Amino acid sequence: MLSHAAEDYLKSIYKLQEKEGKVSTGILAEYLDVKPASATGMIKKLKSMNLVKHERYQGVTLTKAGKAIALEIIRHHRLLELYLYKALGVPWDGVHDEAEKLEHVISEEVEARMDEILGYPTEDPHGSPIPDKNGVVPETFSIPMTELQDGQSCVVAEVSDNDSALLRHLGSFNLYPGTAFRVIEVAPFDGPFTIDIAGQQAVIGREVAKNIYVGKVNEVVNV
Amino acid sequence: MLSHAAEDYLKSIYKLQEKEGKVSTGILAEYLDVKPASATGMIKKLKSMNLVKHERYQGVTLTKAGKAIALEIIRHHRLLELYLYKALGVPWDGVHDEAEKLEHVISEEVEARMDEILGYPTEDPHGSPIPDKNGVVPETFSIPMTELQDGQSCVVAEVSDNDSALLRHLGSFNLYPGTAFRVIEVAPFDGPFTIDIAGQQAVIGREVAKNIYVGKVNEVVNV
DNA sequence: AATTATTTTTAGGTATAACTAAATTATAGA
DNA sequence: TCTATAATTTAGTTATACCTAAAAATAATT
Repeated sequence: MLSHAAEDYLKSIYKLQEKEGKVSTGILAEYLDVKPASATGMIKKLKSMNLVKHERYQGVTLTKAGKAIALEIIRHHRLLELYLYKALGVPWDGVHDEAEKLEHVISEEVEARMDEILGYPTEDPHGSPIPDKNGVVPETFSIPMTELQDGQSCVVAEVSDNDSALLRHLGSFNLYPGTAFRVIEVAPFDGPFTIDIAGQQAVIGREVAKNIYVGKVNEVVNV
Repeated sequence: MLSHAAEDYLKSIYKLQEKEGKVSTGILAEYLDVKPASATGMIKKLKSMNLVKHERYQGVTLTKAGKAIALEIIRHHRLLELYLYKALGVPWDGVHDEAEKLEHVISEEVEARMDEILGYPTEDPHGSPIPDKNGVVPETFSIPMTELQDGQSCVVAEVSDNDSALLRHLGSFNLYPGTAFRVIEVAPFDGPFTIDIAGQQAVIGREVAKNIYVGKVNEVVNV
């Protein structure tokens, strides 16, 4: 059996590995809000359990066994988020923190019941894919909003779930996964995005836009 | 903030205090399946937080603050049991262990949502009273089944929830809270109870009967 | 009242997971 | 190439929560 902390490390390594390939101790420590020395200690422990591969100064990667556990925790987290949102009416900016605690604790049995009740969903309330029981992650195709240009139309695919203030901010513009919008103008010198959401205009700063991923981009010629 | 272990100690002291008044270190340790020395250590810690009163060799009692926390945890536990049973279809012999883990982790907000969805219930699936938000425990009137005599009819009020094998055994006789039955015969010398449940006979040993509490006892004259 | 038995406490030790501070290794600039 | 900076690791400390074994205090028995 793994400790909650160990599970969090595996989950974080998986997420960071997605983007960056190998994960450095420093990045991992920063992500988890612990000191690098603490991360080194946990990496050692996980290595001794054959859950990660690690060469000093070269970063960590998950082994097959480590990845399986990471995906199991992520599945717990995302199914819980959706269940809390849909079945219990927890607001979408609150489900992350709650799921963060519950994910280490629920049984496979309860998870299976939630999965069934929800109709075997493939996405959580923030648009992130829910891995299935066998650790298969549904493929998603999306790009950061920061790559959009003037006049492009698209649909919100996924937003970061870990900052509840950000989520409330997005909610105030109705920027949920599935919401369509059009880029009116991208201000020069890495300035903010002015967008149109169902007739309402909104100004989205670059830092915020980094946390929004969009799919189905269509070029639209302006009049 | 309290550790999970500390919460478990408070909960256990509350339950033991119900029956016995003051709770000895040894009894508490046995109940929690830890060594007496461990109980002493935790009692010290809880005393320093003003959650329990304790005089060496005289046993522990909860303070007002300690009782409030104990009742909050018990409320979490029993609401969770009922929610798992009713909303998620977890079998009644499984809800205890699951609730035992979740009770330390769910937020007041999620609890409030469950409470509402369940219609502000006052009893868990084993017939135990659910304290309200303010720590008021619904009064219950029940006596151990071991006090019944030949010919008496009554209704199951409450059963112990912590032994899943026992619960499966009771389930096989349909002995759920609310089930009516009649005592056919009590064997002499502390022997087993032969009872009639909706026309089906069952033999219930004394050790099992100790875990069943009954209400609404009516004398019935046999033909 | 003295001895025995039980209960409780103290003392010392284990494991986990965090920390700080110092030492080591790697990388990049002069 | 050598040095300065940055990243990583090691070493040692702290806190929680449990343990065992032995000492101390209380209760029960003769």
